[in-house]
Amino acid sequence: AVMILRSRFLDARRKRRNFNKQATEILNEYFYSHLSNPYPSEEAKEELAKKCGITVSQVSNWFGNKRIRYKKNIGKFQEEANIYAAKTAVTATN
Amino acid sequence: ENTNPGSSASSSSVNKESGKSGGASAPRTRKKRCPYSKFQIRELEREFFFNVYINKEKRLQLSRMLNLTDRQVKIWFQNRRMKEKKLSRDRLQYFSGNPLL
DNA sequence: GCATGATAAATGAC
DNA sequence: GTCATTTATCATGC
Repeated sequence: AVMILRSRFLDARRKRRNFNKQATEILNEYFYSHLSNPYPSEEAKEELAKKCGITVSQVSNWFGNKRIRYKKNIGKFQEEANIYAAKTAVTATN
Repeated sequence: ENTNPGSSASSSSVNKESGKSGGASAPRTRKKRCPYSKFQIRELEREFFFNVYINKEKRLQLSRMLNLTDRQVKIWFQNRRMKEKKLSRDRLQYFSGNPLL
C-alpha cells in the first residue's frame, strides 16, 4: 500500500512541462558559451536555477540531456549553435 | 512483458566480463541498459523496504531469484538509495512553500 | 511524429 | 559506501 502511494507520487512528478522560452534561452546561452566544457559547477547550477525559475535537479537534467543529444547529432544543433555563438559575440562586444 | 535475460531459462547470457587478464582485452563495451521486469522491481522494492542496505548473503540470494548478477543488485540498491534521497529533497520543497514549479 | 523533460540501469571518480 | 554522469527508455507536449 505504501509503495503504491509512493509510485503514484513518482508518476505524478513525471508529468512533464516544457520550460518557458526565457529559461531555455539562459540554459542554451550557457551551454554554447561553454561548449568545450559544458559542465557547470554546483554554484553555477544554483545560479542558473534561480535565473530560470527551476530546480537544480532540473538544471542537471537539462544539461545531461543536452550534452548527449548534442554529441549524438552535432549537425542538428549547428544552426542553434551559430545563433547563440553570435548572440554571445554581440554581448561580448557591448 | 519482459524479454529480460533473466525471465527464464536463458541463464548463461550476457555478462561475465571478468576479464582483467592479459593485457590486450578489448575496450569492454558498456553494458546496454536493460529495464527490469515488474516482478524484479517488486522483489527488489520489497527487500529495500525491510532494509535499505542489503548484506552479501541476501544479495546473492536475491540475484539468483531474479536472474540478475550480484553486481546488478548492488548497483540497484545504490541507485535506489539515491532516489530515496532525492524524493526527500523534493518533499521538503513541496511542503515548504517554495515558489518553484 | 518527433522534441523535450524526467526516470531507470550502468559506469567511474573519490 | 556516495554521487555526478552517461545512456537508453519512458511519458508527455504539441
